[in-house]
Amino acid sequence: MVQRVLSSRSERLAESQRNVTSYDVARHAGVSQSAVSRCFKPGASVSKKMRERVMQSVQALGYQPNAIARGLITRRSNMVAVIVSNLNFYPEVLSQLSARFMQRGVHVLLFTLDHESDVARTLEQVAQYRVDGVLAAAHLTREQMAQFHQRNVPLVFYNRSYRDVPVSSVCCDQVQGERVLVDLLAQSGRHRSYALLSGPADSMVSMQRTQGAIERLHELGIRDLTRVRGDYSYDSGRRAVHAIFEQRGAMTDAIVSANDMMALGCLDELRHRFELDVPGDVSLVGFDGVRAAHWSSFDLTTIRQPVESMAEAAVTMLLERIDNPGLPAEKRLFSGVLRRGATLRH
Amino acid sequence: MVQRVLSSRSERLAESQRNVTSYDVARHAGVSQSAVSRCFKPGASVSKKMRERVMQSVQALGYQPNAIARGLITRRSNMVAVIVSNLNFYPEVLSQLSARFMQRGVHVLLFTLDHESDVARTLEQVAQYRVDGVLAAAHLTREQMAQFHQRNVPLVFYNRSYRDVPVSSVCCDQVQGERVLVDLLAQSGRHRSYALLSGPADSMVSMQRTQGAIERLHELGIRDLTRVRGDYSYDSGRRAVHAIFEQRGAMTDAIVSANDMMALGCLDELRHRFELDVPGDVSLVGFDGVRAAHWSSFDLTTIRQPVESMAEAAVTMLLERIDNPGLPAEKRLFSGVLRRGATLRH
DNA sequence: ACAAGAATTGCATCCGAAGTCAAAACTTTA
DNA sequence: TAAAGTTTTGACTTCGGATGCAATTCTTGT
Repeated sequence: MVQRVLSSRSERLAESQRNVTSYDVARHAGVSQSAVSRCFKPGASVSKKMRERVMQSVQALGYQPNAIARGLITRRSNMVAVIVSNLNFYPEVLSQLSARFMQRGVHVLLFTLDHESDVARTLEQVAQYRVDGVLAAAHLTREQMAQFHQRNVPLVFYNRSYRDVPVSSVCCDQVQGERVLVDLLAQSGRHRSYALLSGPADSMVSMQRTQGAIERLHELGIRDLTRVRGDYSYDSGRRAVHAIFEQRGAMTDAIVSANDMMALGCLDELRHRFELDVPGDVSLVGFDGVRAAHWSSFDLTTIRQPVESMAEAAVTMLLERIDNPGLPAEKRLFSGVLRRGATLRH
Repeated sequence: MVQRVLSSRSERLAESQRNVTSYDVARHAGVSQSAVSRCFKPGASVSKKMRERVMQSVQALGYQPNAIARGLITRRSNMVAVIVSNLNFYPEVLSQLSARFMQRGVHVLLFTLDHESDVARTLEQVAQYRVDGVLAAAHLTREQMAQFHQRNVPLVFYNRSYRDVPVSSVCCDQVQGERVLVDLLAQSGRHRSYALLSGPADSMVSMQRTQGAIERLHELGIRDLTRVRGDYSYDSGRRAVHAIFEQRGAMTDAIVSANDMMALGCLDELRHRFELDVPGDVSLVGFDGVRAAHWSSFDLTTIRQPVESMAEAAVTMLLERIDNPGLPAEKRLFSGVLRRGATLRH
């Protein structure tokens, strides 16, 4: 009977191609499993002789500790979830975040959301994987934030700040940045009519930028303002130029775009379809400081978000809160950096 | 004694803010833990009454099954590792892959590599997390591939094919694509001198593209060929134009760039610094079909990689091999799609 | 050489869900 | 209504590593 059991067990093991475990290493080295485990814990009480023996067996068998099993007992997966709403708009951010997490030995479980994805289901998955923390560059409802709070999972937002909710975030000061841009346009004293190109209606970033621009335009007593909306894409920027033209019956002097991509779309459409000169006929400003804004075809005047600093801050904040769950929520606001390009009439 | 133990246990539980487990649900519903577990397994033998009772307790307690614990016993983490060498060049690919994996209920553990990252250490991490499979858009050595093979972890490469190694991959036919482009340049009959702009020396994709171009140029009996090297970036494209000029002592008629980014750099430098006309003075082709290649400032002639099809193929191949480890390695080669832009003289 | 103290080591248990198997609870049939 | 068959259910074990605690070994000091 025992024979049978043993044989069936080893059969199972054979066919499932079991991985090497700490028990295998222990047996091979003639020590206990605890000893093996301790050899992988920095600062544990292990003699030099023991460590050598174990490591030799580890080498011989090609043992790799099972992070899943470790996570179960330590209640620490060493993984964070990074939730990104639309990857295409955030390649640089994600790349920064990922690099910085990896450097600190934290692994990134990536969740991307698009318009047709089920956010609730996605967050369920996030919860089931018992990630140590969540970095969200996407919109969550208050309930969803509360869920994480209840489950004691630190949460840090990237570029979205929820006023009145005690949740951590790292943001670029959209309002101030936009005010700087509007001031710059106004200073030249050469613009009579303005057009404001917003992003998607549900984008918090777009709302803040738009608000900053309107606020400042208003303060400066500027009346002639056309407002259109895009979806942050280059193509929607091109379309926006037509929308502006139709709405006013003529082209405007200055366009304030809620992001660089749309600004580039405007720029191309103005130059190549309308055959207008930028900045001769129309001035144009963007926001973000994407790579392409620097290209010599464009040389866009824009506000660069300090992505490196922001990513570093976000990663640090999240990891701090994982190590010390007691830390209070904190909102960090970075100023954008003005980039003076050649899309502004002087 | 028992008292003491119990009390210290509950203390620990209290301070660590334990998550709700299947035992808690079982106790609350007055059933066994097995029953709870079964309620989460599709197609398990559970009566309607039981399922209702359990689900009610699940709701009441806010239970979420622990994917880590499940992974330990089932030996299936439901995670795949996606290894990307430089995220900036692959935003669209990653976004496609991620979306398709998520749609199939598979989670993505993201690993990004840059020039200074320790590949060996990274792969160790991949192994420790017991991912069900690996999708690599990065270079691995044969030994590293062998490691995965030994550990029975399916591996699929994206856009790198290793001749003579039985490993699965999904690629775009770089050689053929480049030949098509060269043919197109040659057909016009207006180009006397060619310049070939390669990518980084260690990039397999660049090597294949370069090889395809040289091969075809040679077949067509084209002698006047200048060769320079870039790093795939826009800036290196700009610099390349100067390098070409210096090397020849004059500008060339046609530039074949190993990717779109560099081609755009060339284009801008030719037009704005050299004040040359493209395609009037110089023809230019790229490779990839990135978004910006379509922008009206550029309208680049290029070969578009069918990213959607390739991502779908890669995801499918990997998941098939996870479900059925016996499947043999397979290499799938997709043809690029010619995009006729306006950077080619007729 | 021996007791006291410090450093190591191993035993036993735990983390949380899944699966095996036999017992229990229903159905069906005669 | 009892026997036979079917479906549900629960007790128990397992996955693989971490850790508290007791047992053991190694240092010291005298």
